[in-house]
Amino acid sequence: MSINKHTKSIFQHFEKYIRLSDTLKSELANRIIPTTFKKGELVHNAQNICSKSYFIRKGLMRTYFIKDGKEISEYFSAENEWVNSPRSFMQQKLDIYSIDTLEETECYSLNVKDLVFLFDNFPEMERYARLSMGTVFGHYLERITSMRFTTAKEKYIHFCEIYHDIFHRIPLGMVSSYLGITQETLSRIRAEK
Amino acid sequence: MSINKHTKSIFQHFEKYIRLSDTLKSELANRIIPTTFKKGELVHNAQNICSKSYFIRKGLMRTYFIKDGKEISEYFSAENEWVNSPRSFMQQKLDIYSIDTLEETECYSLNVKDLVFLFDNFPEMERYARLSMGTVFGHYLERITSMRFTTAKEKYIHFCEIYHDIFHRIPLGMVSSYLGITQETLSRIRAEK
DNA sequence: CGTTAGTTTGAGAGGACTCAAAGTCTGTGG
DNA sequence: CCACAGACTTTGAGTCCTCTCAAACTAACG
Repeated sequence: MSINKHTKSIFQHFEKYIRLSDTLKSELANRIIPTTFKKGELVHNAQNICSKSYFIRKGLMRTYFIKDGKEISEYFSAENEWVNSPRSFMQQKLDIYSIDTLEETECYSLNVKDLVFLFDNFPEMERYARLSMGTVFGHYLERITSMRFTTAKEKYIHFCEIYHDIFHRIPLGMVSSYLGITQETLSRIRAEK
Repeated sequence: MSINKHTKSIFQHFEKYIRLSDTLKSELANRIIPTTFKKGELVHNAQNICSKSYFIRKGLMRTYFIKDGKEISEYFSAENEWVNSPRSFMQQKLDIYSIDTLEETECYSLNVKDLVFLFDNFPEMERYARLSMGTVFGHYLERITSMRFTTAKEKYIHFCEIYHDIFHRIPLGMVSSYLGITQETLSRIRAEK
């Protein structure tokens, strides 16, 4: 399979924020590596420092951590999003998050060293990072606001709105840990509607 | 009062992330405006688009929004932090957040247009923005994680850890809305310790 | 020194939790 | 293609935490 076919969706993503010169395009194409993960595969283990960021072309990933022996889902990521362990990747230190897939997932991987190279040589990549982080920032704010909704039902309804494209692809237990409620409670909420 | 005396703390802040050239220093100094707000003063009103970002030299601000007629505190900001209504400032659109002060607060203000000028002419400012946003990102993650703590007590303890420098400067009612619990519950938690 | 905002205390109701068990789905091997 | 094991989801009963509503108390400010 050719790189060209693959890089289209990720180039489109960049071009939402900056214009890509031909030079930058080829430097990017040389560095992003198409990768496929099977369903349920561990993409990043919290025991390691996160050295790669993945851009999802097709599929679904889940970032989670362990609390009191249980997996707590932090968020879910689908098509045309970057996934990594944010603090670990950005600051190259250990953090609590692991990442796995909920479906077979096709993505591009970009190594932190290559990303640094791009930042150092293409100021527009800095701009891209700043602007796209702004978008993600908005999602986080939304998330924090929604977590203050008092009842479990309100939280669930909001979850369905935010993740309306993918909420039916996520097992109940992962949704409940994401929302900070028990499986039983979520099951009852679903039943009553 | 001289700019030089004032700009020291903000320059130090920038230099945690990038080296400031003399040119950039003077361009910055020309654009950041020392401002003082009285206690309880409204710094930003959600009815307007946020056109300024404030860097706090001394004092305490609070970002909040209205839900069901009540003020809900979103977060608190103290010395050496930037404050604005994030989505409103970054995307120049309306958002729900207002900002006021809990103490008399001395800060520098920077207009969005001046910031854009700096981004357009100093690539290192893009880098600064990317890196400093990474720090804030970490705070947000921490916040989201802590909001999933189940009991009100756990939330309060975590709040005191995160805001240990300033938690005693914030009225109880604002803390409770920040934590998503009632005043009464928070009062009882404090009493039992 | 009085008015108002902010905090504490009390009683009762309800939502979400825990523990327990039954039911359902999914995928693998016979 | 069916049967079974393991994972996932639902249902039930009882308990506890936090909420609401109400009132008293305290601190701050003009």
